[in-house]
Amino acid sequence: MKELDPILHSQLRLAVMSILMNVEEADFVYLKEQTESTAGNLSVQLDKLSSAGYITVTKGFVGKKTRTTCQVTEQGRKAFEEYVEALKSYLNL
Amino acid sequence: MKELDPILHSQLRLAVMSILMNVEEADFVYLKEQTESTAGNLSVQLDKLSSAGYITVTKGFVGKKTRTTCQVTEQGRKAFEEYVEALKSYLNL
DNA sequence: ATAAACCAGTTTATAATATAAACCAAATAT
DNA sequence: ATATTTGGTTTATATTATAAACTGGTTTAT
Repeated sequence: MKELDPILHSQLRLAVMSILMNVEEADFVYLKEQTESTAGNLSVQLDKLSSAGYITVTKGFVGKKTRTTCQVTEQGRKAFEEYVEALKSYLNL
Repeated sequence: MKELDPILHSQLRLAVMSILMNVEEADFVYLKEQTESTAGNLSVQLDKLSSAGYITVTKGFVGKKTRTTCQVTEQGRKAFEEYVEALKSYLNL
């Protein structure tokens, strides 16, 4: 049986990646809303995805307010697709 | 975003369920081989699946040797299918 | 017959992970 | 001016996964 990438096999990280796969970029607040996670949890999981090289996290400003935006990297995209393939073998899809 | 049943969202438990979905029954030794898990880990995860009502575990004998066989329950089958549906929304399938 | 190795597991200790609570700095509202 | 909200991060705690150590019985070798 194939290994399931432990970085992706986590509800919240998978949800984040799933969103990022479909948009150009998404910011912290949006991801928090969509995933219904707490800020702390999201912050930690974004760090992990970032450390793994699956996403880039950019801190900027919109007016005077900070804005943290995330994008999936090519590596992240590939990892996500491999994860999907691996999962299929478990799900009989 | 849908919740991912935490009992199923675990590599080893999912692998076990995946196997059991396709066979009438499977014994401990077979599951251990197929999943390449350690006996201890498998034992613990089978307990969890059993406590959740997703599988039944039956201890019998074949000659003088003990034999632990597992079967997925109707509840387990349903949970697995719901898990697959939930996951699809994450994977864009 | 007895010890050594083996098989089929279970129990328990440890490592890893996820999650939320507590915190912080800056901006806005009162 | 100070209280509240916003947008996070850090840290402590709860949960989970995993393997190591153990058990009870069996077969094999001596």
